[in-house]
Amino acid sequence: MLTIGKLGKSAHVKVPTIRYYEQIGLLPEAERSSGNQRLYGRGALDRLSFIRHARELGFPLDAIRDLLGLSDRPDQPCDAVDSIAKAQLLAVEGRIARLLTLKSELERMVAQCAGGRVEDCRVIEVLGNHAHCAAEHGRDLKQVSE
Amino acid sequence: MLTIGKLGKSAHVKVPTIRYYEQIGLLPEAERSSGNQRLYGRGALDRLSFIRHARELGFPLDAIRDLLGLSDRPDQPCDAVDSIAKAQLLAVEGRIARLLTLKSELERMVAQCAGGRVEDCRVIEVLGNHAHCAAEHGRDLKQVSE
DNA sequence: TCTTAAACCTCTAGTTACTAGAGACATTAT
DNA sequence: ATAATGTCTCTAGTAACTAGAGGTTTAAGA
Repeated sequence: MLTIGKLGKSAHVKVPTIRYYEQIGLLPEAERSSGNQRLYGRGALDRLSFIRHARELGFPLDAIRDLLGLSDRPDQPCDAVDSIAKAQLLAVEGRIARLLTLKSELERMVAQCAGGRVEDCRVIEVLGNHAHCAAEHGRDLKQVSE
Repeated sequence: MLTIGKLGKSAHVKVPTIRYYEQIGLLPEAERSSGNQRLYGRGALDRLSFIRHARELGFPLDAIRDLLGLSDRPDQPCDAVDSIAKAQLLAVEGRIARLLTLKSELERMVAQCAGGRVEDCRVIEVLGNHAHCAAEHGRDLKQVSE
């Protein structure tokens, strides 16, 4: 049986994060020692590693919750799993495309800032110039998870 | 003079977002009509467009606050502006690299899921398999803004 | 066996950048 | 005059954690 600290170390997940996952129901409530400390078996390590790896791949917790649910029913066809992964792939591709545009705009900005005064700094100018945002009109600004 | 709604439309920023920017001090407190509604002039539109564009380029609000501060002092050298933009560029490049790795892993996963059972689904297996995460050990899982 | 340091516990609140909703007042158009 | 729309303030919610306070348990060393 592992304590929460060892579990965290094994899975490379911080202790408060594990408690948080338990709190939101991603991990089942842990057994407790006589002194009320959490104790974990092998299953918990697998599950937590799964979560961590999926998070690294950018899956949001909701998707991970679904995946975990599916992996508990191994006799089902795996279409659902597949489509979750595909959605994630699509999201990732979108983010890459956007970041590439962004990168070139930043490069242009930096290249043109030749150590002058703020007065004629291209960075400030580019950011202030509304004409530049033609292509991305409708897009909102909400943060997207990586 | 523009009402908050017109301003929002012109700058492509939602009304509550404008109020939020005022609240956190990114925009100065607006003039008010006799009936206490916010009124904005040309300057506000410029400033808000600047913010929106910078947000689109992935600058966090803190960086934008700095940039705005700098653009208010146009006689300074623009090293600071430049370094904010450079830092942003670096961050963006890092995110792109990471997302590309991620993308190929997801592609591999999806390609191998050939409509079988969850039981032998590669997606689930890859996510569960700890051996895959060799390269990215120390990395934490915190969300990163786009 | 005693002590003390490290690890654990719960709980609350903070983070980022907004978004949503309630209930009330203002403005504009018919 | 009235109805529709727009605006006001305020609170609370989102994702996915992180940080801190204040207290208990456990493991190791003397």
